[in-house]
Amino acid sequence: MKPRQTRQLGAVYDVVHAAHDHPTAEEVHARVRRRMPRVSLGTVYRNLQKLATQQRLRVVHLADRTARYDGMLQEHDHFVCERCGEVTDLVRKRSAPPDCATLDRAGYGIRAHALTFYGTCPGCGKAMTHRRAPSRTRRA
Amino acid sequence: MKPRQTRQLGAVYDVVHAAHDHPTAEEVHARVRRRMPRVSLGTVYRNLQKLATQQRLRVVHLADRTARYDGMLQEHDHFVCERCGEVTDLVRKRSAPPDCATLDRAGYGIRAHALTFYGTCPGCGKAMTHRRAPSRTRRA
DNA sequence: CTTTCTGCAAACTCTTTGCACTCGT
DNA sequence: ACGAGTGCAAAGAGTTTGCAGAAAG
Repeated sequence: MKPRQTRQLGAVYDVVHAAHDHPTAEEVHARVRRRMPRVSLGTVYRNLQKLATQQRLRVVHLADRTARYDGMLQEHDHFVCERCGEVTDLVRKRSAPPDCATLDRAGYGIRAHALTFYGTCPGCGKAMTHRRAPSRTRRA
Repeated sequence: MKPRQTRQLGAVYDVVHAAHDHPTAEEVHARVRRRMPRVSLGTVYRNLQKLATQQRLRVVHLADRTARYDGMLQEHDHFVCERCGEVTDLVRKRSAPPDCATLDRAGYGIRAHALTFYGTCPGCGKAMTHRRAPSRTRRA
């Protein structure tokens, strides 16, 4: 099970990392096709999944059921414009997450925000026997 | 277009508001069926959509492409356990969002968190004064 | 050469929709 | 009775997968 460096994989990686607009899989496919017209959508999906597993890109589920792909790997948040549909990266200053007041001052009209944490709940954390308490919590 | 109070609509509403586990549409369907075996999944979807439009419930897109339905209407956040899959509501204190340190103290092991804002971007805010539904912008 | 990856198309999952009929009002 | 709502089934949209052949190592 030795991974191979294929042209398709490289192209998908390049497209996602060159993009700043959080493209969907179909958008990535279209862009890859500009240079490599025969790539299939299935291959693009397989490579996106592989890169996500390797932490070489991020999958974001924002407002609908369509996954979007993000080459920015550092911790950051998102702004979704409900009017034009654009997704903006909000780079997070150390231990100072973006807040409504700051964004408002920058010209954004915030209607709502959703904060979701991922990890292990108290019950599952207790059940972990062969591990010490999870002290390696990633912070803002 | 005068809305009607049907048995199915009421049942869907009741199920979502009685649930605390953020059920998917199929789960809502199964629960409604326990009392009303002939309701169709399509009707459940239609009523969930209607209730969401009326702001009588909330649709949340957490980790995958399956929508989950939440009867809790006040501003709050979510914790998704990556081990057992459970989704917990985190009630938000006035303009003091839950932070990693607090959750850690409560026994949660935070691996990552995602913060997403919804509203109008500076460009759109300038351009218009009235709100519009998010457009399905197709971009290549 | 061997094994992974690709292209294609079909399958799958989640959600929406057209149609004839039902049931609130 | 009128028309919004329902059940059913089929269509859509997004994503995954099986397979034969291509190509990376």
